[in-house]
Amino acid sequence: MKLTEAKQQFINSWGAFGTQWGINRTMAQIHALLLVSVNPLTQDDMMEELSISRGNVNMNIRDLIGWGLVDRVIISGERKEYFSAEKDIWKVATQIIKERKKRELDPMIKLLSQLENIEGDKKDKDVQQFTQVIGSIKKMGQQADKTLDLLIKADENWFTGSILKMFK
Amino acid sequence: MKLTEAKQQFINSWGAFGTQWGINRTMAQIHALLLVSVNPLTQDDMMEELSISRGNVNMNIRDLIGWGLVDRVIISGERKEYFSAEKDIWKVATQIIKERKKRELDPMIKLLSQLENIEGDKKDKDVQQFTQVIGSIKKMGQQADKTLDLLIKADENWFTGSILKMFK
DNA sequence: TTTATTTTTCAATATATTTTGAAAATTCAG
DNA sequence: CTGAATTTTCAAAATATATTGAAAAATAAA
Repeated sequence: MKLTEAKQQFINSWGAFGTQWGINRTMAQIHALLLVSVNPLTQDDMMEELSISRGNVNMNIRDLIGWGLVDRVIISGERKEYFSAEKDIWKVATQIIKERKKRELDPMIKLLSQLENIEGDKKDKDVQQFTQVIGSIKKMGQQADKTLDLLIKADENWFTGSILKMFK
Repeated sequence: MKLTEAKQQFINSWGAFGTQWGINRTMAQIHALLLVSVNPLTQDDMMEELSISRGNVNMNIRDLIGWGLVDRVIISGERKEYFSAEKDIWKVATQIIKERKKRELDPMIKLLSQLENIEGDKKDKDVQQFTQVIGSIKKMGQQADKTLDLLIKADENWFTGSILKMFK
């Protein structure tokens, strides 16, 4: 397979993969494009490569910066802004975990905590089951939260080294 | 907070949470409803509780069965079909992990393997970076695959017990 | 300043996804 | 079998999400 073809397939597949995980297809494609580009790109480069509009590139690039996956790069002597993606996949993964945890897991745990306190007969089967289900989801969420915090703090070698060994 | 109100809020929030993860809102709501229902429900029950159409209930219920999260229940003497959700949250989580792994992670790793073999100058910076990025994503994917396999096999006590202790 | 270049915004448009509801298929009691 | 009850299908409609593109804002060179 030729490089150009492979790049294109990676970009498309990464986009499709993203949508399955609630990530905007174009955002995933831009991320993929920057991952496989040696040099930083301008918004015009991305418009051209992906055949999308200026507004689309701009919004998604700013989202990616918000996720901490893409950086603005200043190239001296150049008027335009350039962008490049973090290439260390471990950092990419921990960054995504960090953000999703903050945006989704933490609020969910907060909500579940509120739902745990039900007024009414504690002997009522409905009340019992509800608090049991909510409580166990919350517990699992807190466990995930804790584990992910450790994962985020750990560096790649520590993880692939120590932990993986434990898993035989 | 009253039970009815809490249930409703849980169902709505679970639906919203689901959409962020690429899961159909109604599917997540049906799942939530079944999680907090003591007894199995019919399609009509769900139509009423969630104010949605028969077709919608039917399609999503069958999806949930396909995900292994909901079971058909036969109630003797009753003509209608009843449905109930697995209440053990650990089982729910492992089932979801199992399915997403099978449907998404495994195909992605397969694709990346194909993209690793690029014809052309191995000294070319573009080729080098591409294979490096693809290779590292694949590696991380394989690692996740391995770890999740162990997680799926492990039972809850083993996980919450041994593993969590290791994480202090 | 003024002006050319570049970035950002956002209402309008296009696309994708979900939902409806009625018809068709299936199931099962009589 | 027959027919009423129930489930399933799926084209059409509704809704939600993503994209465009041109105007406005911001930036920096002259």
